[in-house]
Amino acid sequence: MVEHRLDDVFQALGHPTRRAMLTDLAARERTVGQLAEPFAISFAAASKHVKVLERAGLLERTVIGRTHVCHLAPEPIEEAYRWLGRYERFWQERLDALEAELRREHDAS
Amino acid sequence: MVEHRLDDVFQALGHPTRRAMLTDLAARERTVGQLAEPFAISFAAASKHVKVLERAGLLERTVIGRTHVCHLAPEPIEEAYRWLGRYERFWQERLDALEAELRREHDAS
DNA sequence: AATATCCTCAACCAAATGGTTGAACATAGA
DNA sequence: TCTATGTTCAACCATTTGGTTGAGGATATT
Repeated sequence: MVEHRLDDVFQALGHPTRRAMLTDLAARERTVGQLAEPFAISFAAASKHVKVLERAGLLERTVIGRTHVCHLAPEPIEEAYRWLGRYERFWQERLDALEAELRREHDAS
Repeated sequence: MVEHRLDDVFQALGHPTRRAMLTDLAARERTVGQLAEPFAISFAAASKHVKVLERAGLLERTVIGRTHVCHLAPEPIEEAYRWLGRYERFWQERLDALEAELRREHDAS
């Protein structure tokens, strides 16, 4: 079931440290150490975050010698994006309606 | 900070029951009881899920007498969608590059 | 007024999460 | 071979999460 992975993906995205790591990885490949560096947490804690991202399929790891090089993986975020996209249309309609209403109220005043 | 809300939004999306509730709400307004009905959990548990969605701003509640009518709220999912959109572009480029490379390899063989 | 309905709250529980520290492992460099 | 480096693992801790049950509040219904 595809739905199962969405649990992991959205949950992984639900922590600012992990989102920052993804942002970092969007620019270039990063070792676990490099990913950990910006944060005031222990190396082991950062390593756990990396593992969460990996379990969600958002990140893939290539072990080169003693360093682990990480890069983004495309599929799961695509899934999440498409899931949200189903609602995006709905919400866009609502936003348009809201905007129109506010405009009406403003014009009436 | 906008980032703070994204924590709540993604975390709220990270549970299948809550995503199913949102799917339900996309079709029409629902009372808490109606939202709870499809799930084999206690009413109180469902009520907690609703509260999580509400805290994330994904759902708004209108109390009418003793019933609480819920509807989707547009803004936070828009935020999440846009956040993912930044990476969607990135990943799409990667996918395109990958596809192009595969095509090249195929043509060369 | 009595009762049924819709929902929240409080207390509790087990499991997951996010953090720590210390040890261990594998590899690179002296 | 010895040591330094990059990373994981294990044990532990506090907090959060997702569930339960039982009680209670507010509103409809009779």
